[in-house]
Amino acid sequence: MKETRVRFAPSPTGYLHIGGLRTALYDFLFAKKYNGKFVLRIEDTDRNRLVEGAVENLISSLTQLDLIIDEGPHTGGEYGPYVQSERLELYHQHADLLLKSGHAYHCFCSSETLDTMRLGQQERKEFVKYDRRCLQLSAAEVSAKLAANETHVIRLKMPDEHKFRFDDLIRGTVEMDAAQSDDQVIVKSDGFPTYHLAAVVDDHFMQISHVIRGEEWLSSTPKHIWLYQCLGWEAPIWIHLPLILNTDRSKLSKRMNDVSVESYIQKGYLKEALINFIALLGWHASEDREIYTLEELCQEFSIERVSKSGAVFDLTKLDWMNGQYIRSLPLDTIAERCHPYFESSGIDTSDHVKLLKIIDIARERITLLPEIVEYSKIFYLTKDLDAADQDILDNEISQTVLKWFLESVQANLPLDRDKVHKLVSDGMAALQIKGKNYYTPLRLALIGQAHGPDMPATFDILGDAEVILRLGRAIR
RNA sequence: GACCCCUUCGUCUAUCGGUUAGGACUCAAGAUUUUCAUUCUUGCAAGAGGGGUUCGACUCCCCUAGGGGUCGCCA
Repeated sequence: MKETRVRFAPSPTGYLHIGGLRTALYDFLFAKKYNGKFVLRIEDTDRNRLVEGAVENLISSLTQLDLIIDEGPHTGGEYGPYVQSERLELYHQHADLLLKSGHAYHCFCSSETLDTMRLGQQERKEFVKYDRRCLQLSAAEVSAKLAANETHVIRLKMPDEHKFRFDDLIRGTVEMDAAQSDDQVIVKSDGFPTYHLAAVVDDHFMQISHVIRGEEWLSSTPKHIWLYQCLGWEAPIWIHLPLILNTDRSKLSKRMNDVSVESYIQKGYLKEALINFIALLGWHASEDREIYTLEELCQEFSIERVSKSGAVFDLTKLDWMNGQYIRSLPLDTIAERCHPYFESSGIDTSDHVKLLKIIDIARERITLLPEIVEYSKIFYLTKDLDAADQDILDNEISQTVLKWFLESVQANLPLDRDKVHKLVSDGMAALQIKGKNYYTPLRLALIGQAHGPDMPATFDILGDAEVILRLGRAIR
């Protein structure tokens, strides 16, 4: 049995995008499931859209999310190079082969010529495709133009009458008429191949067994199949993934959504949540389960269970899932992930024990990582109360509570959670004050707001000295 | 417009001819909690429409409708 080899083949035009992540993830899961290889190939044949640093970005995003690449530009491998601009010779060889066998031809039409041709076809409500005027050129005319260095492209000559039928692992048998296929450009006037040629040549030589890509490629698959046929190669198994959608059900776009994976990480989504969430956009096991680690996904994933229809990218569920992971991952892990946010906040978190205690209570109250920093400020900083809260603090009942507590705390040092727990009920009994009247002044004095964690935790985190200080400060 | 793909709660989905159509998110109510949050319980909510096939269709077939994708010297 042939080795399972799949590739993720983005073009380096920016950052890893949510749709790309989903494709990469399914590639990865599929490869792992069958003990195969996950290959990264950079499709940089469009020289106009190159973005500097994009390759490094792609690799670092993938790596950060634990989608480990088996072969790629940074790792090398026996099927390299893994960057298309370094494989030009190979494409030219095969373009020549196609030219010689009559499956491809030179085209000297200018983009203006093509524009007017298409406009005309549109007006006449014809199918818009290249009208093959350059195919009429004689061999002599072609060589003359070539010799004169006229700019030209190479086009693939599609068969006139042919039914393309192929099997897609997700969609079953798909049929398309060759008449619907244009004579696609396979080599551009700058000498670079288009996607169609480059992908087919590379998938062949890199021995890709399954092509997993977005559904937007479905309609150009006949061209690719034809290329395999003309070159005498065996085509891979096709797998066209359903699209990820905007809320209006159009293809996910940055016009309507944040689509940069990196930016979700920056916002404080955990990689575990992002992976889990994305995995479930289009795939689901038969059991009622929502939470999966990457390892579990590798085990459970199956391409047969990928849905056919597109999935709306819905942040509310991602938020929920992120909360789940924030609460369930080890405390130390959460502390580590929060570190950069604390760093930039300027808060002194050198007391690691205190920090962990804070994170432990904060994690139950947030959905995004940076909110931990925001929440923790009640313990690290003091803030001025607004007038209404200050009034509450200043009233007689409040002052009674605070004074009682200050004295009792000082009489019971050092405090621990049990002692505080007892103190709270003792105070209630002694003062005959309860509920809001009792707790609100304490919270306002200690953390500057009316809502917060329970008293034992609050006292514990603040520490005896800080408790005394804050109580004292609140007493008139 | 042509071609192709798709169609179960608002969203992500389970169901592989027989179920009170299940779960999750959201929302609502309740319980726990001094409060906030967490957690738990309950509730609201779906097979696009029309024909077949069948004893029986969400499930199979056809038609219609709707949505999406593609139609580039972009991937």
